[in-house]
Amino acid sequence: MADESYRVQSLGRALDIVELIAVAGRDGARLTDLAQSVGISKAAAYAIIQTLMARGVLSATGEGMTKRYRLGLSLVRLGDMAVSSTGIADIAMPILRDLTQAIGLTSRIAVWDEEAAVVVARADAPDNVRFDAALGRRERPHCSAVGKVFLAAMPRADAVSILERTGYPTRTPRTLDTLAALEADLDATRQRHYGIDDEEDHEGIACVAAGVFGYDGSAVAAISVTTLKQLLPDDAVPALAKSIIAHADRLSLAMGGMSAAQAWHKRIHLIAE
Amino acid sequence: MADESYRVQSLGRALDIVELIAVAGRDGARLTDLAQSVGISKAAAYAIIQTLMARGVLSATGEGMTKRYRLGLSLVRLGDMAVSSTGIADIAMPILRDLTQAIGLTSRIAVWDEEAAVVVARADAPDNVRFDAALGRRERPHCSAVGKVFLAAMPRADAVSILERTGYPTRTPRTLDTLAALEADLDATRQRHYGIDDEEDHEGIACVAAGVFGYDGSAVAAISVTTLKQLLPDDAVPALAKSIIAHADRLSLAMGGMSAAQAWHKRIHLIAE
DNA sequence: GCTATTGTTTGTTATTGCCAAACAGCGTTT
DNA sequence: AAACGCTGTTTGGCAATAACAAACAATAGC
Repeated sequence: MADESYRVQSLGRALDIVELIAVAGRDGARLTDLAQSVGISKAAAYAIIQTLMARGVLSATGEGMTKRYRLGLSLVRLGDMAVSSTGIADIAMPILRDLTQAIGLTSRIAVWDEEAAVVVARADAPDNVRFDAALGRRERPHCSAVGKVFLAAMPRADAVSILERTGYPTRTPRTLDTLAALEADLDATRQRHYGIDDEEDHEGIACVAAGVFGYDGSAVAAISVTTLKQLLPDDAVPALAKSIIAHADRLSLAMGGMSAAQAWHKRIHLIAE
Repeated sequence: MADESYRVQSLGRALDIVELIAVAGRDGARLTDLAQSVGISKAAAYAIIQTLMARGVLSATGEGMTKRYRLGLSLVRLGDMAVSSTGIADIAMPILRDLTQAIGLTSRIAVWDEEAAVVVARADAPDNVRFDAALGRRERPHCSAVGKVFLAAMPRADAVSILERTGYPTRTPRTLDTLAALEADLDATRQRHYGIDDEEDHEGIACVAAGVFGYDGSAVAAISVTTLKQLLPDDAVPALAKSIIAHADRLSLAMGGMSAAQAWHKRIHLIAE
């Protein structure tokens, strides 16, 4: 457990404020509410906000009683640079666009971060229903196609440890909510070389994901496609998965990594030890 | 001028550190260097970094002497939400993609922020040279097509004030480096309804931009296309501009604003006062 | 093996960020 | 119209806290 010391109080509160303003979105947030939500005085919140505004992290509109604080545009650059620093999005974008064009569906790529899969880029299909495809979204490990790809690729003990730590809350009637069921699905994922979310996170939504692997066979990213379950009959999944895997392999090879077939083969035979 | 008081010191230093880590990019940054660059002790920098890591703003790789700090993935979500809070990117993306498909070139959309135009979204063309199309990039007002669209649309006194404040540094031999030349170009921009950057910011690079206008005729955004100057003969510019304006108008109308023709007409006749 | 780094701790000081309360400005109500 | 209630902004004063310097452990490179 991380020690609570060696932390900067005012900075933590500033991040609380930024987070609150983020969820406020377009409407913006007010100083008084922010101060109360964070649990500090108005004056303290005021000083923090002034500092953040001077650096472009926040912006304000309106005057007097109608003043509202919103996220600032310096975050756009930081977010983009955070994606770049993963080192995969730049190479992935053209491949993602190819995939989207080939199958006519929005595709996304996610990387693993601590205990969740984070979407770092997407290629939107022209006429596609826009689900919650927000960048930076953290996909739960146990009920997302990308999450299960990462879990299946890592050592079994690590996967179990993560599942026990984060839990596996029931999101829909189809969510796999026992460790046994999840482990069985991870086995199936390894066998078929791709991960599936069959309405396990959101009713009516299905996902298929394939891994992107490094030179040592570890999963460095996962490419996924999301669509309405009713538009994806069960017998259409293998063909879709084949296309996703082909594009994911292109990315793996472009980065000097293993193909999906190689990586899963290695992973399956490593489970013995 | 903003008062230097009512600011939080530690928070400012934290933002310095984030900024330094951002420019370090893929290589990452080291604690000792960061502390020295910011001008604080290692212990202070350490506490700040620990706080930022606990919140996902930073991430670390390596152990011991090879430890490197990079931007964290929570910034991805914040950056995306900052774009969303402008309220234009969501509506703009499909239109931007249409424009890119129609002309075969990467298109971008920028909003005005204080004294620069900030790129908040882009639609990449399949086989296009990738310039510095980074999201969040701040385009200088005096030597970018989008910047000049914003300047031309605002009251003359405001534009001059901004130009005097930011200056108009010479970037290439073609950069307009006198106030008279810039004002003449803003006049031309108003007349022709689109802005041009003819190798004024970067040699060999040309841009064309059109405004997106609100209900009151103010410029809320600008759509631009960037390409190599040698691929864009002078007599091809009007046709390209016409296409850009048509798509920008679609966006303006979708948001309940004025068309380019209406907005520029109003703007030109307002200059009298 | 040693040296020169690194990131991580530890106390100690006074700087600094916090609170409470008073202020000015605006919108709504009385 | 004049009182109210609500903003965001400012002010002093106190003490919590973020800063420093220095010692620590652990590693990479010679």
